[in-house]
Amino acid sequence: MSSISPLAGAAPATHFPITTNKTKFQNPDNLAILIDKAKTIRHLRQIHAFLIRRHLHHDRVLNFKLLRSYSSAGNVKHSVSLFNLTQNPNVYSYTAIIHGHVINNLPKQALLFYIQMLTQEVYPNAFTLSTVLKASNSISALHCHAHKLGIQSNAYVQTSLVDVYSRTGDILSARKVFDKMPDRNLVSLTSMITGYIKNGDVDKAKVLFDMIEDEDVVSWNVMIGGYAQHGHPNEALVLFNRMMKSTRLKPNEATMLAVFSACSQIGALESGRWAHSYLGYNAKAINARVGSALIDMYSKCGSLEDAKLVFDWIKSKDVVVYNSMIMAYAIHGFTRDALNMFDEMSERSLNPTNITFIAVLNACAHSGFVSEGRALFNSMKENYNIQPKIEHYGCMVNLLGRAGKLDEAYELVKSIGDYADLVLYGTLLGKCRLHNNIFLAEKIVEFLIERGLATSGTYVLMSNIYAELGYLDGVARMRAMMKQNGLQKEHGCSSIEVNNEVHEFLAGDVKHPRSKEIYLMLDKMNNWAKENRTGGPVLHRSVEVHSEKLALAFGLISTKPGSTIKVVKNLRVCEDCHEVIKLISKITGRKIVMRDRNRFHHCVDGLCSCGDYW
DNA sequence: TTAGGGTTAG
Repeated sequence: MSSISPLAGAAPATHFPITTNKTKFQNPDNLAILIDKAKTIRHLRQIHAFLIRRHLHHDRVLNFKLLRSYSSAGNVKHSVSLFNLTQNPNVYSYTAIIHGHVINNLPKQALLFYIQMLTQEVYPNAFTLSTVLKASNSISALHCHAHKLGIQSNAYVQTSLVDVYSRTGDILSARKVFDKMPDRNLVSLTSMITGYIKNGDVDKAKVLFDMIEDEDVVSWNVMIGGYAQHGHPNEALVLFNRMMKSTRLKPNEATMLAVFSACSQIGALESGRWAHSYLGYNAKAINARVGSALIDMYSKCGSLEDAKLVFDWIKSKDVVVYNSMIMAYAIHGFTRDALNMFDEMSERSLNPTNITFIAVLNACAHSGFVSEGRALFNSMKENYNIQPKIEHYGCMVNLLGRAGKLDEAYELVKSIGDYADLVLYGTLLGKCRLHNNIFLAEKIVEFLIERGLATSGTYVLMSNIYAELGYLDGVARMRAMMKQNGLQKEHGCSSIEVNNEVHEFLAGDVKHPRSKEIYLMLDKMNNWAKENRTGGPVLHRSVEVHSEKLALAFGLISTKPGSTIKVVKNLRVCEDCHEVIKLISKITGRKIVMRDRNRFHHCVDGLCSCGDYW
């Protein structure tokens, strides 16, 4: 028997209390309890050794329990050894070994055991079906099995079907199963809600969520996380506040991860800090998941310092932690630090992922590190065996285009042929606008219109290029085309957090209670700008009431003199606003931190950290 | 014995 014993080399350090009371553990019932209690492989090995010594390892129940515990502890190999020793495995043993492979992310092997089970004429039951469903790509085949076996109405089977159908994007089939369920409970309802959220339909999810009566933390986490993941951070925080007021629900780590994500999107530093303290500032060790979310939150809320502090606290840093920190440096324009971090990762033998490359390429783009970026892009395939995705091409187009190498960027876009999408062309068009390359811009716009891909952004960019060069008929033509196609410009929206409250402004917004004072301050700001303007294009009057200026004006009248003002904008900051913000930082002596769609701008004494390169 | 939740991204 020793040949299959997984005990070889087991360290005898901390002993599980198996040796303390031998007579007590002669009883198989007590041993079964002991197996269930054991959490680590080492403890399981000790028990296993004991079973072998006492010739108890052929006991069906103990063997079965040990098999399951080994897989739960992450060692499915030991489970397989035990399974192979089982004579005439029954549906229990098969289900356990299939489950073991599923939870250890080995779906193929799980299915092989399922097939073996069928060929041995052992009939699957509801437990088996709900387990094997997770591992399968051919759900419909298994759905048929369920019918043949007469277990299609089992709640567990149905919940798994809902889960798997929606995870593969077949939300209609998921809903069909869900609607047929004779008794839906909290778990099946949550599963359906998750399905809608995974498919981006937050509204349908909310309808079901509101139907829940016996709510629990998981269903709330799904809904809060759903809002956070799909660009509704405010709704996520509103729901979280409701959760905090409830006496029955207590947020846990998963809740807080969603909250961090929501705060990072809004740029709500104070709320984010509060959420961090709720989870425990002084938690002995921050795990990688929480750590990554915190780094992301602090960096996107403007505090690179806090992001770095959190990074340093994390004991076991994985690649996601590094990715978050590299991205943090990137959006703040600290390109050197981002690249150093990338090197540090390699030194620690952590393999970069495709996301790592998005982060470093972004970092390069923000500072015009063209040759470094090119080298990294090439090394992806050559040194790391990572095929560049469309996102990486996007980063390269951004990097090359920003640096004025429009032709090279265009060649790169053309090189991927039909895979090039609107976003990629949109990025290139944005760079044409930056360098006023009307010829390439017209070529791209024509191409996009031909393929029916033109959006409001396409027309706005082209119109801006015409305006910049004084081609007013071109401007009019673009506006007309937009109108004809029923397109509306995406609205700029800026927010500012004052006293733990987030205030949002749209362009020309007059809905704020202190609107009168805000516009008085805005007049002052625009006058300062006019006095200091040195040429530049003729601007549309709407620029004077851009949302970022409104948020800044509110910041100036509602915060202490000398304190830092932080504004978050959903789109990229426009050139005029960028100039005005720099100027105001000089006139008022305030530090102004502005986060736009792409990155941070730290303005101090009339200068911006982006070096006007963004 | 079995079913629902979590971080990074142009």
